[in-house]
Amino acid sequence: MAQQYNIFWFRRDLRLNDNAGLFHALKEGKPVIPVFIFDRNILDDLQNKSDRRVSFIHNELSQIHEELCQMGSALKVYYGKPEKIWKEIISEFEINAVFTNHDYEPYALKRDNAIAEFLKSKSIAFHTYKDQVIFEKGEVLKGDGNPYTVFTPYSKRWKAALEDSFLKPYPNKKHFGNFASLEGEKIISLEEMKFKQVDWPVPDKKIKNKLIEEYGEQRNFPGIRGTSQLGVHLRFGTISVRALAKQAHGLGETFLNELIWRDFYHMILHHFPHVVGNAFRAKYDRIPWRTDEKAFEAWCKGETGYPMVDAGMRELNNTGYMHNRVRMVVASFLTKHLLIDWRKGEAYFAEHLNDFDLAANNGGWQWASGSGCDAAPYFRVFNPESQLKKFDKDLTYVGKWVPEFLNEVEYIKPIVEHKAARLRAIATYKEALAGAV
DNA sequence: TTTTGAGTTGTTCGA
DNA sequence: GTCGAACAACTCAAA
Repeated sequence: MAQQYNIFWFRRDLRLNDNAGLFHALKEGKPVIPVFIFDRNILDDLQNKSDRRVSFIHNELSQIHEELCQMGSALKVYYGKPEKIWKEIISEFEINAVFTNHDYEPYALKRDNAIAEFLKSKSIAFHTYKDQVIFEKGEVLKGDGNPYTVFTPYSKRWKAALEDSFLKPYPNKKHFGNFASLEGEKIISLEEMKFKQVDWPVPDKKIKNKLIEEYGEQRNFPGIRGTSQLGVHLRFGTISVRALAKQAHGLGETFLNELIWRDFYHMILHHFPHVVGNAFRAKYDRIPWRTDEKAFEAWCKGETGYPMVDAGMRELNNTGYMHNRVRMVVASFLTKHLLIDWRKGEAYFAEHLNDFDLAANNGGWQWASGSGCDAAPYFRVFNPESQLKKFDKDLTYVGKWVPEFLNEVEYIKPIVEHKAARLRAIATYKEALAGAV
């Protein structure tokens, strides 16, 4: 009888250590073939063939492949549509079971259901594990068994439920001997997939305790390095959220809260999938968003005349990253000052953010626009000028991205006047929401 | 069932 | 300059 294999399917968990699904695959004992699929359902939709995220993934996969090669194994990388690829894989190998980690986004759920169904029809087991969050879906619920929709009580329950054992790393290394022997495997190149290699400064995977301790006080100033910039690593699982939570636990409450927000929005997406494309609170879909292509374009390019907004958008366009404080400022500006649909901003971020995560991005935009669960009240309109005075007083950040603001006597004329735009936003929201159920 | 306190990140106005 | 109230009710969570 031919050799039977187990497969581990990497998706957004690109690491060999402390990886739940991979641990369970290796522990079983049968030789494990690690697999990654460059999914054409996703890649074909990406307009920008110099997408930093594709390069990032490719680079991380290459490192994993190299590490596996040193153990006499390899990473098998496929390119195509998952359903077709899985047919290929099962005709290539005799498979006992497939292991993978949970992926909660709507497309991923649909894909995994289809693959599970297909594998089942071939009598192949499909095992999935929690890996990218600390607590998922139904693990942190209200006393009555329903999901939370408010962050603070959720976070209290989350913290109360946390035990040290949940953050213990999976000892994958103990079972590395169980990787299948593979030879001569080569990873498909970016060029073969019509993508260009983009080298960009990937943030360090490790952060100092000091940053976590000072995070609460430093994170609001975009001119200093007060945030961890670990979003991209959490997005693709190149670090373990368990390890990060373990490091943060007891060191910095504010930092730990950010990880809890991440779990919170993943949980919300699971229980309230209508948030994709719709306001969490239906009545906010009554707001008559303005169609103003010129204003939207000015926002995208960072040419609104408000230096804090413009700096943020230019940072995003140039690096694929934007400081958290500034994300709120630009989101508030788009939805309130310009009265442009939050979904347009959400989509722009989705296209440009290296750390783009559907659940968190959607949650953030709905929070800013006021339409979300536990959102900012609609009359809370950020003043881009006071935000600048408060958080970038010496213009370190703005000067970096909008140098002409420092040098020129007159900067671009603001495309809307703050006071009038603020009043217009509040009045529009008020009228649209009045009397709604 | 009813009640009570609270709710990520703000701004403005007037005393 | 500083401080508190108003902004707008509404909904949530828990007792």
